[in-house]
Amino acid sequence: MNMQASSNILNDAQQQAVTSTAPYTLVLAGAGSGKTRVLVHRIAWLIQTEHLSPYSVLAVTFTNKAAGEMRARIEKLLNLPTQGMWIGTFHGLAHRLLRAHFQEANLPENFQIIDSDDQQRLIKRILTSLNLDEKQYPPRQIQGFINAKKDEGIRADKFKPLDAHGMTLKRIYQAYEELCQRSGLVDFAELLLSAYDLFLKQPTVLTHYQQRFRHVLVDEFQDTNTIQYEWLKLLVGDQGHLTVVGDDDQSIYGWRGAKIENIQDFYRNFQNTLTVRLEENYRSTAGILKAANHVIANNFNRLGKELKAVSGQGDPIRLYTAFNDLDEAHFLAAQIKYWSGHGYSHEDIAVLYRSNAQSRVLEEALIAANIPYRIYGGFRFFERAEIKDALAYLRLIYYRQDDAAFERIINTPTRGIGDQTLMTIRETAKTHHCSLWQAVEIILTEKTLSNRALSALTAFIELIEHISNTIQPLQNLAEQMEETLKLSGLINHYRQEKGEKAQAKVENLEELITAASQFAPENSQLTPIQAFLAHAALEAGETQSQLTNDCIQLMTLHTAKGLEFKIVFICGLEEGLFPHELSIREEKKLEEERRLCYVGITRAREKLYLSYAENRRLHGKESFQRPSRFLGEIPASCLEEIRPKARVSRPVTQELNFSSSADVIYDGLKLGQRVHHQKFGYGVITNYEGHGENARIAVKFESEGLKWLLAGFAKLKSV
DNA sequence: AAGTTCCGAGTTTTT
DNA sequence: CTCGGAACTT
Repeated sequence: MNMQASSNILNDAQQQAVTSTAPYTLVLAGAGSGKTRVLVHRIAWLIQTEHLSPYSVLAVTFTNKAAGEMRARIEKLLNLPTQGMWIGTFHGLAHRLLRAHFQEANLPENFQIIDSDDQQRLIKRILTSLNLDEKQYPPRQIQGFINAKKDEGIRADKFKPLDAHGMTLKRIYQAYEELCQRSGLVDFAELLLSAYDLFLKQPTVLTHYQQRFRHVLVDEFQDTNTIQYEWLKLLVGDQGHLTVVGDDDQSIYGWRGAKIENIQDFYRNFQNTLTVRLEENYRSTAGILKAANHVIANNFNRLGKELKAVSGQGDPIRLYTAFNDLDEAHFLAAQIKYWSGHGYSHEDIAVLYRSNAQSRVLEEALIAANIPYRIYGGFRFFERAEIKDALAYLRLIYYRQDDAAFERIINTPTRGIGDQTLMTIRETAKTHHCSLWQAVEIILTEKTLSNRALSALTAFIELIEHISNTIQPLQNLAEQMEETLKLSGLINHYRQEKGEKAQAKVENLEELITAASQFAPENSQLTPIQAFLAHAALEAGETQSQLTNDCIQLMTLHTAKGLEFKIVFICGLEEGLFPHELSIREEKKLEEERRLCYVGITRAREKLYLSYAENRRLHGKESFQRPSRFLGEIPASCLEEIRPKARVSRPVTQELNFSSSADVIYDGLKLGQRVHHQKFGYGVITNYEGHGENARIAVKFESEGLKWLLAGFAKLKSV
């Protein structure tokens, strides 16, 4: 935590923002200027000094983490439980509204939230039923199209196609909307759109909330999309107060529908806006801030703001020109090794990169140097396939119309219901305009399938009914979960399978029971199962358990937003990589890349390392790289170039390694040597990287082919 | 229904 | 190169 956070004194600008009495307040909060502090103090001030009821406050964030932090900090500051105060994400609040007003929102009481994985499955199903080629209409693109339209508030019937392709997109969009409606499914974008429609079409509901929420406060306002902004406008109305906090220079989600214009034009849309700039930075040293200011100054479309340092000058920014990506990774590992022995712990250090593909080489270097690391991103708990399967059982038990859940588990674990049978079910559902579940019931009555398929389907229906009857009388959510896992055969399915993967899945499913037992629903208007399913959909959970202590943090620049580290490495500063190839041609996109660079630089508190490689292996090919234009935008006076001592280069060919070295890699192992491995059998060492127990050894096995093994772990025996 | 091979694509991600 | 999905076997 920085110095400011621990003190209760606010600087002038912060004070002005906290105590604004204007109807609309725009707080332009630079990186590290205490924006959450302002938001929290403002809410406290409204309640304590202005005697506003906590009941009249609505605070919106983008992530559950931010919402949780805000709630905790308000509670601490006010020393009161945040009773009645609505603090949550846009999606969470929309969900709450839709549950409370499901009828007015034209939704079934049991509507389910689907994630983008479910959404894509539904779209694929629609493409098949419309006889469309997935090559011509890639599901991912369709998904992007539908979500983009929803973000703009455009439903299928409002979409005006310009050509034949557009016509088809419209047909798909319409079919998708119908399917969701029929199955009681709501995707993420739909949560927002439905909440907006609810306000727009139900004036009584809108008036109720307008009268209740006198003060609406929004965090990270630069990330709002069209529909979120419109929803806010409706909610605030003529009488409400709106405080938005954000930083146009940190808008990096334009590609996801965020409209930077929302913050840029705010004062034009709202008369009587008080604009406050928070420019004092409590996070970084002066040198780092100077670099950040210079880089971002190259953007034209800005509200304008300059970070002012509170801390001293600090170390210069270090720049390393690597020979190639391997060299860059080795350099990073060496620097990290040095600093972690000189007063810094591993968790003080972060390595940031533009795209996930870059992490691989970095990981290998860190493994070789025996540095513990943690990668942010990737699959989260509730996104894992086996967890989603388990939850799909609950969903179907809970609401038989849920086609997404049905499709997921009809043959998971396998029970002899194959593609043919499923096709018939889909056809029947289509002709009868009913759910898949109902379609199966029709098929069973009319006996329109082979006896084998009919008995498999009967067994499935009976299974679901049986689970349903068994868990209904159970009071405890964890018991219900456990019974479902047992009776569905899901957990046994993985128990029978061998291998690490299956075992991890069993562990995850067991963890799901634990999660269910620890789950405490926030409001009691939902049944425990309903609340748990909503929780799973809206909060996908942590990427990894936080057990992994004291690790180097590896993440993309996007993921780093909102975080800070004492030492930051930004690597791969090369034209085509950062700024990315696909963003280089359009000015708007390039400016977003530059903002991303600004975000990256301002993550560093004490030390910042920048690096680029002159050669990099990209898409399997070696390519020459030019340094990023962003490097040129940093004043030379801030930079100190590091000269390489010994450069690490990629082995050009295997032969080179053979001829150049006959030395021992680890424990008497040499190149070309015949070895034996417990699991993989006999093989020959064909290549290696590094020495000692952390060396990575390539062994060509007789039966298993080429494998890279870690010398210390592999227990290779020379033969 | 599981294991194989072949092909093509290849930023950024939260809800 | 390296992953994932589709299409093809067994």
